[in-house]
Amino acid sequence: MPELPELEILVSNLRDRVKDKRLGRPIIINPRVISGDPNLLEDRIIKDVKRRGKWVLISLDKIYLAFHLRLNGYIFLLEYREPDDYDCIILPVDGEYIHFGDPRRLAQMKIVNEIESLIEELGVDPLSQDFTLEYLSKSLKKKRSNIKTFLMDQDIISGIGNTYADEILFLAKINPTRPCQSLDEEEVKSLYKSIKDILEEALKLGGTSTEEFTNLISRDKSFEPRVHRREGEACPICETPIVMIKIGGRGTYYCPKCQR
DNA sequence: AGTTTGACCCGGACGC
DNA sequence: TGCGTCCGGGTCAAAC
Repeated sequence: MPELPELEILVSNLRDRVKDKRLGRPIIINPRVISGDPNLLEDRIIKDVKRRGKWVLISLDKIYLAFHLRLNGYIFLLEYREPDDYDCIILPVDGEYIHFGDPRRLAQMKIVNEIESLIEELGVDPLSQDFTLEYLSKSLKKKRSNIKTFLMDQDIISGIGNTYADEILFLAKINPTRPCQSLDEEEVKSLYKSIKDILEEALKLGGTSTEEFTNLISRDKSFEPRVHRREGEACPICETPIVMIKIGGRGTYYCPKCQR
């Protein structure tokens, strides 16, 4: 399940490969994940490829094409191969083909006229200049929920999912069940730094190696989660066994000693 | 209005 | 082996 770092790399590499190229006639296999009219894509030039939160956003002439991979979606850029069982649409790009699909059909592809309709509710990008300590601090004061849920709220900060939320809280030494408003000034600073540090580290390392969801990330190394999905394993700092609890229905991993 | 829960979906893990 | 059941995960809608 790709989050901000993985998508950032995917987008950057996809841009290098398809910018200024022309889309051919789309091969539609499963329209269920598509909203808007995919036939509008034919013959449009790809002007740019960007990321907005976890969205992959392709600017065309006058219209936009957007992908969200959710949990199991994928984007491959390949020479032609027969559609497989999970492909939803194949977009020809100048002799190559973007295969977009999802075995569980939760991923989405949208064709929109205005970018605003897609992104207006998204919160600030944690890697952008707009993400300041003050913004984080003010947002925390407004929220009544726990800190884990806060980090995953795309309307406040866009791009953090379950994996990096756990990793950020571990680095910041903050217990995931803590109410947002209970964090003191030092903890907010620590959280702010941890958000940036974890995301930047993951970006540098080519993201977390999960199930293959793209061929647009080549990695010789990868980000290794310290606590996420490591229930029962020793905490890398104090060797206390990592604990798993549910927060908002999501598996949440933390060290009960380091994160009080 | 803010927060929590359920639906969406289906492969894979697990149990019988 | 094979069938049935249950879980997970991000996001949105519905319920609280």
